Amino acid sequence: MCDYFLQRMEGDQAGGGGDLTDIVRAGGAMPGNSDGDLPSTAAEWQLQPADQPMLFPPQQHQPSSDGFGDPFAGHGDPFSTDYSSGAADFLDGMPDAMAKVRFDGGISACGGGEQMLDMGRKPLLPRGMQQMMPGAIGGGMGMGPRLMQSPLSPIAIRPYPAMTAGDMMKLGITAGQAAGCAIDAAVAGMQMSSPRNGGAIKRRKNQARKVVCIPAPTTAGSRPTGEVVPSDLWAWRKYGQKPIKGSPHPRGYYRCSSSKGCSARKQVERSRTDPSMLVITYTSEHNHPWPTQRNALAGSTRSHHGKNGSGGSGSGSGSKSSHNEKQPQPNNLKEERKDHQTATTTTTATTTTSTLTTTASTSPMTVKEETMTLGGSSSDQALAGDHRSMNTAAGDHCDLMGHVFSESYRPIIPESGHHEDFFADFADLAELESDPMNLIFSKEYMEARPSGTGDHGPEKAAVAKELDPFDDLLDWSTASTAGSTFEQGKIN
DNA sequence: CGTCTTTGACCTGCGC
DNA sequence: GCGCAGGTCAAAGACG
Repeated sequence: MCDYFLQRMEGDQAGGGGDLTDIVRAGGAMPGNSDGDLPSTAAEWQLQPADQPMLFPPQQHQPSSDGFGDPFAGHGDPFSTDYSSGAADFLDGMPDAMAKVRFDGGISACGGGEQMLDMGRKPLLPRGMQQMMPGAIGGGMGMGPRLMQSPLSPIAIRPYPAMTAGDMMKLGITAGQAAGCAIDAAVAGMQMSSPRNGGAIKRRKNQARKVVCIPAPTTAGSRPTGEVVPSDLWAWRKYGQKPIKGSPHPRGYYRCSSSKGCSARKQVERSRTDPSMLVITYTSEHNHPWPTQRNALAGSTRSHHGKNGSGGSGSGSGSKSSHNEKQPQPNNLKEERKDHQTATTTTTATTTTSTLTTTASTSPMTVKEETMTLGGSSSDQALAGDHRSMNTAAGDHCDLMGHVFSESYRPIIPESGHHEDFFADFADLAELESDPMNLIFSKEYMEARPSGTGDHGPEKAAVAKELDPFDDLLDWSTASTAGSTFEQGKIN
């Protein structure tokens, strides 16, 4: 993966680009890789310990929400401008700066009329990739946002508010995987790029999209066909699947089933460069508050059914294509379904408890932002949605990554009229059994940010710890991947 | 019964 | 206009 990455870099550079490595070098923050070689593991990046959250200037990190519910979309992107300035000024504001670079991958289109990839400047896919790579690398590999921003690209990598480098290391995230994800997101970005992109990839509509990379759930989070269905806050209904040219993996098409008339959609496909990663592309917006209760069978909670036993994945609407990706199926289909159903049931409760817990006891940065966006519970619920996977031995760091992902995809909550109901629901749900996953999540963050968090005192951590039956599961060392978020701006 | 997934057919956008 | 590829529709069937 990383090799591929580097190959691309080299090729691009040979092709006259060189933006990426130039920028990387300019950043001068490649630990032990001043020659431009990229570290292949998180450790090589000398990442920040988990107890040192990566903080960005608060004035640059005001909570807000975009159409996707991204609480950071409205930030004055601290890296969206000042291309000429090096990393130094950015680093100045951050002690031990490189280590504080958040594993993010967040790419935001910046500048009013700018497109995420202006293929008019750098046409054709290889160049487009090249164009994208700065952001891809920066985001995927935890590079300093400004460090990786190409002067030629309206791409900014935003700090991720909830994940520290320590988190990244805990997850066993490798830079290569992160980069691979970033590349896929870059590709996804190109898919929505201007028609001037040489026709390599085209899109149907000019829509704002958000591309997210998350680790693909393992067997517990996948369908018997091998299709992975990352759970997030919303209920999604699959309405299509197509093999995608150039990708060995089909792309699934989902629309929001949380509310009728909601135009929100997402596309899920495995990373071309790292099948362990999922590339999720969100389009349109949810036009409703996020559901405090999912439909009983909504979305990924209904993982599959017997019909799938023959393996339905891969053909889809693109039946013209001979590409069928039949994948191994678990033997315990019913068990899995049951697990998923259970997960659905616990989701709401988890939302309740985790929201309260998380909001009250996690990282200061997260807390503040989540409070602003009504509780930050979506991420927790996303976790809850994946809670099922914790029942397996499979490394479901994906859950945490799901959290990470959801952090950037927090739904919009109407400013008025819903908060009370929202919390009323919480009150009702508070009686439900605490979701261990929530506690894991909370603990994760409490451990990551143990002190100096105002009302996130140690007593909460103690409670969480006491209640947390999954203490051992906090060892994410086997995790293989990272989540990163790539937001794409609206294309005119 | 409601909701889901699957999947072939169809639609749409684009390049040639 | 044609072909390709991505995206969507909708019928069929499964599940709880």
